[in-house]
Amino acid sequence: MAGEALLEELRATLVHGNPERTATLDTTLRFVAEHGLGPQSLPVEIIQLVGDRWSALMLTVLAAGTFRPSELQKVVSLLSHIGNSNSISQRVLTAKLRSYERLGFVRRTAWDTVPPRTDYDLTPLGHELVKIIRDIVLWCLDKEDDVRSAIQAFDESEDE
Amino acid sequence: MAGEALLEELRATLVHGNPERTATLDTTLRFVAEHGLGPQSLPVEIIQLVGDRWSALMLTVLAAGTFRPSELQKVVSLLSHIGNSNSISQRVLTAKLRSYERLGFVRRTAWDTVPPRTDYDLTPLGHELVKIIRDIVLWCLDKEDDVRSAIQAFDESEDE
DNA sequence: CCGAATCCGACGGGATACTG
DNA sequence: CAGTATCCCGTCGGATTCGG
Repeated sequence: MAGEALLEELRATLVHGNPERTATLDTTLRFVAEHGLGPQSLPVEIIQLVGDRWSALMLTVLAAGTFRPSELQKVVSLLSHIGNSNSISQRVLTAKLRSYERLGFVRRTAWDTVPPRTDYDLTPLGHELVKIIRDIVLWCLDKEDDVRSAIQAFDESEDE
Repeated sequence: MAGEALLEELRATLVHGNPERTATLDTTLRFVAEHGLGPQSLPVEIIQLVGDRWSALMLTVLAAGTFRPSELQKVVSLLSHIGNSNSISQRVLTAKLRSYERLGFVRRTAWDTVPPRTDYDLTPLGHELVKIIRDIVLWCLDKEDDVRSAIQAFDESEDE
């Protein structure tokens, strides 16, 4: 692959002013070069898809079962009001659902009835994703105190 | 807390047209209501901070050691070119670094020299975060085939 | 070399109205 | 009720310039 020459260039650049950089740097760069964590890579695209205002909440709720869009909107909106946040708009809700569906995280089931009815639920892949999200959330909650004190210290040292 | 009346309202709404929803739904809603996954919550703010174009790459590289901004910019930009992406601008780089620093994920060390020199490296908390990011990335890579075929199937059924 | 300031295009996300 | 289209605004992110 094209990475070898690149890694050599990086090595030359970085060791220049800091000769003691060697092993761990090399393995890390190699990891990134092989897997490609650039903005276009699939991992980053997935992270971006989930890293927005509503996805953590939406997907976590969806993990509880099957929902119609109007139900989901109401549940998500009510739950977000706990934190004094606004409601999710229908526009954003359907857009996110379609994104999840495209990547295979949710399944869409539509009936030809009047009035129309559509159900959304997670695929097995989606359930795996939610499991990861829950791990992240739990870690964040576990570190909440550390982060908050860091924020406070930073902000205080700013407006001195 | 205010959650109890809210949960009752949600229960009434959701069971309405679907009486078999009970246990798992309730525990999930309770989890979300207690931890608050709304847009203002700390977990979601952290997820948003990391869920952008460059954070996965930047933080992974930073896990390899100490970097000066110019070094970091060059490394990140070169590595992103593997995926034919653009370079990260200095503006975004420093902004992201400050965000990370504010939440306690990176440490900034500045010298009073001419020309100036500043070093950035991860805090222990930052290293934990990178570990989580690496788990996500590895999961995404593991599921890459599934996701890509889902995307293909979705896109084909669109432009029928 | 560090990084703040400015300008600008692109996108996310909210409100509303409209079709089936 | 599901879904789309339109309008609008705030933020993200890139390019460039300037000061320390």
